[in-house]
Amino acid sequence: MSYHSSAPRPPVQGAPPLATELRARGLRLTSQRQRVLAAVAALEHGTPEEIGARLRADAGPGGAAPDTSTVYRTLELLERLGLVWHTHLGKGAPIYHAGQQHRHVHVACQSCGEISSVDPTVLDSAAERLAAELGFTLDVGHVALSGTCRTCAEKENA
Amino acid sequence: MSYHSSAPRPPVQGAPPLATELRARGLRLTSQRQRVLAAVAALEHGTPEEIGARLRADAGPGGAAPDTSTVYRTLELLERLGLVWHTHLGKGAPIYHAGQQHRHVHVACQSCGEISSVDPTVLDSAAERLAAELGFTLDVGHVALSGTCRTCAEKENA
DNA sequence: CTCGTTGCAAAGGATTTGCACAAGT
DNA sequence: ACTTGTGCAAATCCTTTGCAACGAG
Repeated sequence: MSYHSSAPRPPVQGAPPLATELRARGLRLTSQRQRVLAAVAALEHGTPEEIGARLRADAGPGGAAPDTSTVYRTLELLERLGLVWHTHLGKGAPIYHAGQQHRHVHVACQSCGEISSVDPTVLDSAAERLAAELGFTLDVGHVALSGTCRTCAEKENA
Repeated sequence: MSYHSSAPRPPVQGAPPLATELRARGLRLTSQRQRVLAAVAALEHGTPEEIGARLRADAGPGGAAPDTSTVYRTLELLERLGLVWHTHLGKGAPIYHAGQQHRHVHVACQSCGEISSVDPTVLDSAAERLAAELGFTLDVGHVALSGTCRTCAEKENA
């Protein structure tokens, strides 16, 4: 990938990684790309569909939002650039999130569908074991854990 | 490992859970249900599509395999009955496996798509932390971990 | 001006659904 | 016989693609 000079820089602006990454590859900075990235960041977690909806909302009545196909193409691009990340939870529902910072693990409740982000270190020991026993490199960013959240578990017990 | 299609004989032992579970709910034991369950068990891991293919293969040239829609409906039913289990790996690819045995965790390689089963205890510490910190009950059976297997990792380094 | 990009529309693949007929009990 | 199940086909959903017009560099 590219190089980072000094300390890991949090989500500060000033030199948007988007423009930089694009320019570095001879790609173009378009309003669509900026808007899609902004939408992904704004929604904590979003499916392509939800992202599209958000864009349509942001555009308002008069304005035009990026086309669905553009949303898909852009998400794919942004992911290649390392600016967004996606996970698969239930069925055909890829969840995108801005991944500029450190990765986090997603946990989804099967009952209510709520998604929480948890510290990636919860999987450290699992990753170690997989590496040691299988030579398997766990990709923490793509992992989605499912189960039942506290609230739903209590409901079921009631 | 094929059986003759003309002999509608439940290839199972004394008290097949399938028949029992069905009867207990006033549902019917059909050859399709038996065959779908057998196919899931035969394939270690299978998508609905693969299961359908297997059924077609088992049926042979002359015989008729259960319809695709029946496969879907049956998988859903079998899961409700607790006889099969499914996980989501990559995109819209639900993976079914017979759940009569003890649960195992699936690990899928993003490059070659190979799926391995690993000991569920790899997630024990993760499960404990999630329970302690969030009150979240991890459902080990539905978890699919993704990453890169040893073979593919070596290829990439080459 | 030159290509990378986008919008539109049509193509695809994977599930699901409505129904009339076949089949288990 | 009474109902549940199944096959078929059409309907959906979600995503991808082909192509001509558009716009960033």
